Amino acid sequence: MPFPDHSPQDAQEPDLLSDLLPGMAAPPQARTPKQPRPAGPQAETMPDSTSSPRCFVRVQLEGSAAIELDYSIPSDFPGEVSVGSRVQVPLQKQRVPAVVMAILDSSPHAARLRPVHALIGARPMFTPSLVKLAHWISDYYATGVQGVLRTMLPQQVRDKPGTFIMDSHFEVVKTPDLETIEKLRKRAPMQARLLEKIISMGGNAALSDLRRDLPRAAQIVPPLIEAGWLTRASVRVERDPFENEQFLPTQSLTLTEEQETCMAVIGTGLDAPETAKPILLHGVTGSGKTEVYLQSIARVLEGGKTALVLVPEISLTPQTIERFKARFSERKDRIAILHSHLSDGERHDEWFKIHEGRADIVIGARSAIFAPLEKLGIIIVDEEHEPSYKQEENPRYHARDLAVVRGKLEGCVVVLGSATPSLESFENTLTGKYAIVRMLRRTDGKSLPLIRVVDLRLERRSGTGVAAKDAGILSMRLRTAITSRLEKREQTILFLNRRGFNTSLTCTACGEAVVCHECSVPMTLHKKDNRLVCHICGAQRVPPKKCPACNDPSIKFAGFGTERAEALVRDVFPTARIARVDTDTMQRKNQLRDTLRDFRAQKLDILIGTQMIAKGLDFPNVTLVGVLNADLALNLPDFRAAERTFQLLVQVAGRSGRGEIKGEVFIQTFTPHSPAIQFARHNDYDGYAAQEIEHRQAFQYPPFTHVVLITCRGAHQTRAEFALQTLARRLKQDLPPGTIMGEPMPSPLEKAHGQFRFQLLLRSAKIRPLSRHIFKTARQTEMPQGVTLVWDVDPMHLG
DNA sequence: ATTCGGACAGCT
DNA sequence: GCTGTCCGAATC
Repeated sequence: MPFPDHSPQDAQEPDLLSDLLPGMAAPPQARTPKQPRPAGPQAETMPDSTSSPRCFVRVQLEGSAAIELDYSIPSDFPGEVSVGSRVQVPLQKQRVPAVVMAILDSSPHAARLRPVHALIGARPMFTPSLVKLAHWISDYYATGVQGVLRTMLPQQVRDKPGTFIMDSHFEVVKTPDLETIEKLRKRAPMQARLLEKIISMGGNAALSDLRRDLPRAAQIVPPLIEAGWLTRASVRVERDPFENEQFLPTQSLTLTEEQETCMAVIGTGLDAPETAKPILLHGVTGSGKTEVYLQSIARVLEGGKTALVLVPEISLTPQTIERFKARFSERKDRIAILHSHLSDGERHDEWFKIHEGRADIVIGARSAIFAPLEKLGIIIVDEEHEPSYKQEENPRYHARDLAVVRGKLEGCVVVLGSATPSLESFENTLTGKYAIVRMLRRTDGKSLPLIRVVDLRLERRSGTGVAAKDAGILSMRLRTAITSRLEKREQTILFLNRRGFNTSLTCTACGEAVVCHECSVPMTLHKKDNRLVCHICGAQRVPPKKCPACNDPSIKFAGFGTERAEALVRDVFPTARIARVDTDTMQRKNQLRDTLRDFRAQKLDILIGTQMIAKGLDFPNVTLVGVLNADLALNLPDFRAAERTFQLLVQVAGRSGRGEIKGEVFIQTFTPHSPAIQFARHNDYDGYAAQEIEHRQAFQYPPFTHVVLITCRGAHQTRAEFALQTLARRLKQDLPPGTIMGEPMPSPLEKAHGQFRFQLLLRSAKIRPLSRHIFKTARQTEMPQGVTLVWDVDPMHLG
């Protein structure tokens, strides 16, 4: 039985963990070609190098070149330099920012080292754990530490650390009597008004507040201070993104039996965090995962430690934050929020709030995994299966995996929560690397909605005339169901899958897509040369004229456009109030929020949308959910296609019937027998996971291997293709044993943004040797002009 | 990213 | 032999 080295566990292997300690073997990109420059025999006996230990630092330059250089620290250096400190160092004629990666007591270049110029910031900007994490990321994802460090600090913090908005506070130190006020009023009416105003506000006031009534307050104040009525103090203003929100305090809820069990397991972990395994919390929608999170955090805070909560960007709504602020209302100012919609100033302030120890709960999206919290007691990753935890730019990290690694480094508990855990995490519970707890009942005792699978093959056959053509979009059964909701004034959500490219060859008679024999993944049609290509191994075939499964000649492309679906729904239900939600229609800021608000207020009858609306939303009046095209996602050339479909369907089912009325879900499909659909229909996660794991193992897909996707893109088609072929040839030469390497081929999306894309897929049970090999080979292979090379370790999408 | 310095061309 | 320019290598 193969024993995979899934990413997070790597950190648990003692030998690999030792890599993380300072002074580790430099990661590949940091392997500075240090010529042992004959450093004169007396260099070793120079007073500086021997007299006092710990007087050298090895730093990583931030801008410029990705190299490590050594500097000395003068004995009279002001401030304390430690690992993770940001410093200004001299570099030839310049002064550049750098990060201290190690403190040394000797250096190969001791004789000719220049001194560190200055510290940036009073305390180290990176905690020791974050520095170790940076090394881990650099090695695992085959990317420069420099870029990792850059990603770890918000840009505003890097460029303008400590630039806070200042406000003035005025305090009345001498209260004038009425007579004096009257005199002042005659001589300087504005001054009198201001002074009275401050007195009426309780004797002290902030300039920003005074400006509301007296815009010119700043100009009026100086003479008042001069006369000794007021004093001024400068105060730092937090740019609080939730300044105007109100929070009603909530109490801990009584836990269900399942929740109690779950708390007990987490509690055991919290009692012995150093040895605790990560905990996978498999909790169905409505089972009360958040309450478990809240109570776990409460325990952590009681112990004087801090908590980090990661949620998918899309769920980081005011409602989510409100739940936390309401529960911890007495310390709600000690909650920091990090997400992509903060203004630069807000992000800067939230970061410093954490950095200066003024926050003990951090809630954030993907990048919040780098929050500079100390004394971490727990890291919670909600909806751990969400692909949005994967960063799609360098460094291409997966925040859930980093959570596990960071948890190990910090010696804290990690909880991964999901209603549909990723196979990676679930497999880890089977091998005993993670613990698992389940919450399979809803706290409200409601049962799941009725799930009906609509066989579009039958619909198509039984339909007549125009209806038959459109039956593949909106089946008669679904139409009837929508009609009855419109009559009852209940609401409907219709899902489409946007990620479906119209490129798989599917039989409309039996529903089968043409699949690669070696890889069991639908093949992609490349029209230009009329070939079917497998996007795992690169194998090519001539498209068949008849369906290989049932011999029916009605084989054709699957898929239809979202616009067409919307048009059809409007056509069929001309009086219904309909809105479509996808990236095209939601260009304007707040448009999504407004549309959802209208829907909640029942100003809309039918909402048509992509997965955007599948997550974390809760509409009590929705009693019908239709999945228009469950197959599109299934037929993607991706081994995760079935997993995605299963997750989507289970999640969608959880969306329906959250109110008083029992909900109904219609899943339209050409392949009603496919496991993802059948197991989702019966809400059988274990059954689904078991068969999917078997499949992944048989074909050596994750979690039994790691995948690396290499892409070359450029405006010149042949140049990009040739560049990738050259790289592939070189990679092949010294390939680590056990690596499965495909052939270079066009990406499923052959051309994007005016650039042609070619890709190559590699798989290996051991990722590090492969990562290092790719990093090294890529560095030695020069790309032609205009060709960009990208590699992605553990990609979430195969193209 | 800048800066340094070796190689080489062109000129006196 | 001197100066200027280009390009790869080093920057501590």
